[in-house]
Amino acid sequence: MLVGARVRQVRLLRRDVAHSFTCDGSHHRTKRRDLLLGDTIESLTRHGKELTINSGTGPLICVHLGMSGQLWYQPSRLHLQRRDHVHCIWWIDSPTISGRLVFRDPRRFGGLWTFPSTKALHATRWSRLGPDALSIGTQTLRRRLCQTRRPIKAALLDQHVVAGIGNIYADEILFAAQIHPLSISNSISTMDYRTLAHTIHSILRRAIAAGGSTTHDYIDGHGQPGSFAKCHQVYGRPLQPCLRCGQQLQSIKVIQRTTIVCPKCQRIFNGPRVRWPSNNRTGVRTAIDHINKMPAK
DNA sequence: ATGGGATCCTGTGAGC
DNA sequence: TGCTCACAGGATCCCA
Repeated sequence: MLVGARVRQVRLLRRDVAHSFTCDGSHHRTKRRDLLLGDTIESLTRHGKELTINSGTGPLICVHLGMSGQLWYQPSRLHLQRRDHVHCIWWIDSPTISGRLVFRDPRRFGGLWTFPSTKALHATRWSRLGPDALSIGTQTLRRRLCQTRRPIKAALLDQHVVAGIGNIYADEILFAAQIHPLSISNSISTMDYRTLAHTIHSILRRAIAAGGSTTHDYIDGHGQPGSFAKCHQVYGRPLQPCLRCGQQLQSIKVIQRTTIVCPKCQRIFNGPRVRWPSNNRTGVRTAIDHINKMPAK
């Protein structure tokens, strides 16, 4: 719908959600031109959790939805759906559509970043991201996970390692791959890196096909909730029976993120000897010891 | 190198 | 009914 449409008007209601950069990476006050006023949208791209709206002449907007962000197209014949926490509105027209694109983000963990070119976007922002999760290959994934001894869930959530996996999908992926989230990244077997890569692709594709996971208020570009939460095997099911083996699912914390795990069918890979924490000179503990010391929820 | 805690912010639900 | 508190899809910083 957006590709080929012209941006007739832009209104930025909250300045602090937008960040504008020049070619040399310096920061400046966002102008409506930076938000593509008068431009025609030529294409949309995505890398990990970030998407871009690209004009034909070069400038582009990078959008991150954070935890509560929404990017919502509303036909102009409708009254604006929900005015609260709307931070930016684009009025767009094409031969086939006429309406508004609305950026709404109650918690403001998301935002808009504008760049004069794709090159500037990569130099300032996307070069820091790892390969996209949907297309990462087994060998690349293995190479990147082998560079760290963090718990595998911490590595999967790190956008510099692989881009596009959040808390819900990390839990679903590790359950499907039968790998415990506290497994040491560089300790899982070669076969399991292959399983993990395939599982990442499979879960994300299925989630996208279902329109995403709406657990609270997520909506897609048409204002519709996603239905993948109905398919969650572990996320949102603490203390309920594992759908694979019947064991009660545990809720633990991994890097301060709620993590749901089946203690029976998710194997822990912790290598021969694990130093944990790494700055503990006297104590050498296994990841299992670490779990045993965690408070039960 | 890594985890923990704090921080940014609002909405929701539980418990009292 | 109204109050407080904990927690929620993310990401970054500082400190130990």
